[in-house]
Amino acid sequence: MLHQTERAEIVMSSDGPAEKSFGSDYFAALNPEQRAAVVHEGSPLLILAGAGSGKTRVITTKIAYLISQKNVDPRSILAVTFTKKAAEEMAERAVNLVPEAAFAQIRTFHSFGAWFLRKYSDEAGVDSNFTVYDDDDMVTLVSKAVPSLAKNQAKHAAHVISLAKDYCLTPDSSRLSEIESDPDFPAIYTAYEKRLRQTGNVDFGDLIQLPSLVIASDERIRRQIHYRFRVILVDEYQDSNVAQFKLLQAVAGVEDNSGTYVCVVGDDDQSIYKFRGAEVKNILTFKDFFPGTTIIRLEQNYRSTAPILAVANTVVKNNQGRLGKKLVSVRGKGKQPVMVFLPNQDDESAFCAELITKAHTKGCPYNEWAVLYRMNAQSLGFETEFLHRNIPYTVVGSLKFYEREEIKDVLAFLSLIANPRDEISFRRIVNKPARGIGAKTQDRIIDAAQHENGRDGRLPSLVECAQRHSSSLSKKAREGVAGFVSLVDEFSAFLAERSADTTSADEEVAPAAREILQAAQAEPAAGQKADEEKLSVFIKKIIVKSGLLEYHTAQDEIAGTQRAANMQELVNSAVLYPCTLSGLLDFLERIELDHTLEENGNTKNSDSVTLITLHNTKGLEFPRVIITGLESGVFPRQDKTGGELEEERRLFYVGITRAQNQLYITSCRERRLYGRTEHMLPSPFLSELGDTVKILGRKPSPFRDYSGFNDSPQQSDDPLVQKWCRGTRIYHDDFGYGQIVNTVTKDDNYVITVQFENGGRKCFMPRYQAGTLMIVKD
DNA sequence: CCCGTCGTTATTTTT
DNA sequence: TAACGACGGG
Repeated sequence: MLHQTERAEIVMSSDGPAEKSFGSDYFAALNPEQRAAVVHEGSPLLILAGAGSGKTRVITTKIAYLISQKNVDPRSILAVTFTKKAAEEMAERAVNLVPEAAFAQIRTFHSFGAWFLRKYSDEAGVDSNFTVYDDDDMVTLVSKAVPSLAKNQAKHAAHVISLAKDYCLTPDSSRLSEIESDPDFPAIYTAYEKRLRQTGNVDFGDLIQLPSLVIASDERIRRQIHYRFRVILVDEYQDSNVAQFKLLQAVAGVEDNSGTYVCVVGDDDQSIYKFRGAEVKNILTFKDFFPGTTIIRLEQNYRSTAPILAVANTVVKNNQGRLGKKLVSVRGKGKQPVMVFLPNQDDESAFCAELITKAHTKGCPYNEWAVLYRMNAQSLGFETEFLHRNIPYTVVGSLKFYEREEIKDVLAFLSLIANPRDEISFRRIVNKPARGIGAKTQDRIIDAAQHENGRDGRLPSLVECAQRHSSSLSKKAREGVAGFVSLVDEFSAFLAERSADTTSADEEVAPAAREILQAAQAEPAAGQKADEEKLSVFIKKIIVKSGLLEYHTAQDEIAGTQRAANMQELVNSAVLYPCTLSGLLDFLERIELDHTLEENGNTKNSDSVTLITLHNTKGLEFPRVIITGLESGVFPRQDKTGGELEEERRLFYVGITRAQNQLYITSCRERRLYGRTEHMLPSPFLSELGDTVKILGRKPSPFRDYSGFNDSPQQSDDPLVQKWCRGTRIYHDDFGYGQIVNTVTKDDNYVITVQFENGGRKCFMPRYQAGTLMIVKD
């Protein structure tokens, strides 16, 4: 699925004979701007890198250049990205250029935060064996901290808490009101934080927020960090949030005159994660916070043909407040992109299927194609159609392997062994399979633990606490607790014993690089590991002895699910980890910080069409791309205020710039949405395409209102449908003014639904309403 | 404690 | 439409 990019990148990085020495061949492969970015020094650097302009190559070459030409200690280089995939790719390519790059810290933001927090856990007030709570765990914890909240209230509160952390707002911040008007929110946030700190664990926001707070308040650590990191490189900088910006500032130490070199790479036109707290502002105002910033623009695009870039440029220029940049195609001429209007989504799927099939008969492999859509639900139609026509496809991102119940159960067991204060994991598995320890008993144990008040206000081990208090429980619960305690103890003891003599020599090699090193040298050794030394064997024992395997196998038989097999897959994924406490922590952290399933060999090699949301395409490229569902309300999702519309437009821009050779855009006049068939208006973005696209299909009537397509002859099968279309303002003799909000054809009768300004909603058949209903012209 | 039924609710989501 | 959560009965 994602291998296209990889394959292309690998080819790029291994061309030229300069594998060993960092010769002039490397520079020959770069254009003048790229070269300038690589050798730049002496001031902060902002690289504005357009889509497909070779930014990863610039960063990796820069790392290699610093190490081999400037004698920079690789351990003093910190390179951060947003995804694990990007980190791995960067590490791989840098190591290919210069092997010592394996000692550079090439990590995701969150993985860097985790590294920091384990190193300085005492100062940060967390357990050094912490695990990371995901969004679901946050909701559970909010519910426990503030029991009066209903489930959806807790959900909302948890969401706002993570947003608060994205903006680096603590519970006592007066600015919380800017993101949540509920006056109770600060109290909820406070209660949540207290409860979270009691467990010793962290949430995602903490991985960023806590390090920056620690660096700001602890001078000793601040000095250590500034001494350690002399070069900081940030990729995808346009998607950094306030907390990440603060962390960057803290680590860079501009105000302390640390002399650390900072280089960020980003593209303001590709900022698509505002809803997750990303701030384009970070890129627009970078030079204000890093005085003397040099700006280098990379505008030569190596990915797409000129006609595709023409579409991209013409769309994105409609956004205000950009730094301004125009992509120029290195590749030049190509096929003109095509805009296709279709009657409905079934025709849309069929159209895509036919395009792909036709190309396939001419020798085009399926994996050259990607079908892009705004929301995951849209994939279903394509899946049905492709299945029907025997077109192989891979849906990217909808697999929620680690969100499956059985997987979360196993992970909870492992997390509890790592950190026995973990309230959420304790609750999750203490009564699974049923041991007679219901919610009430669980509450009693947690209450008791809170009263015991462990070190630093943290809870004591919940397993030990349960045992201490078992005498006060019912007989059934007592037996259950005894069984559970001995189960956990057995595995904890086993792990502790095996961990006693291990050292953490690997600590200085970032995980992304570690995997490369392992793959390069230690493959056979890993395979020959004794069973007892493999974490996978340990986990397998756990799922058997805990009864989880039996429990879920029983579920499989009832519901025909694959739970046992899924658990086995989780076991398999631990095969390369050592059976030690630090091996367990590594394993858990890898999963917590990257929910995407490890690509196994056959998906990588299979020839299939990629079905993917627009968001998920960031950083990818495909020879042929179809962007679907260009309808108002679907994409852009709602006609919202300017800022949000601009973000949708950037998303469109990202989609367009994924295409290398061919681009298709589709729009339907009708779509089934939430069980209803709705008439759709074309996306407002389509009116911005001008003559950069070739148009196929009959343009829908409302399209006459958009500039750029006025030349098309109007056709319609029914004048009523043309006249009484969705969005039209009307006046009714009895009910007053209103707007057509929906239209349906039922038994040959065209029926419209009108929302009146007086609040009422009525259906009419226009053919019988000539007297009382009229269209208002404005 | 488990199972059925009814009602509600639908984005995007690197970590 | 469909999928999931809340609730009540066995």
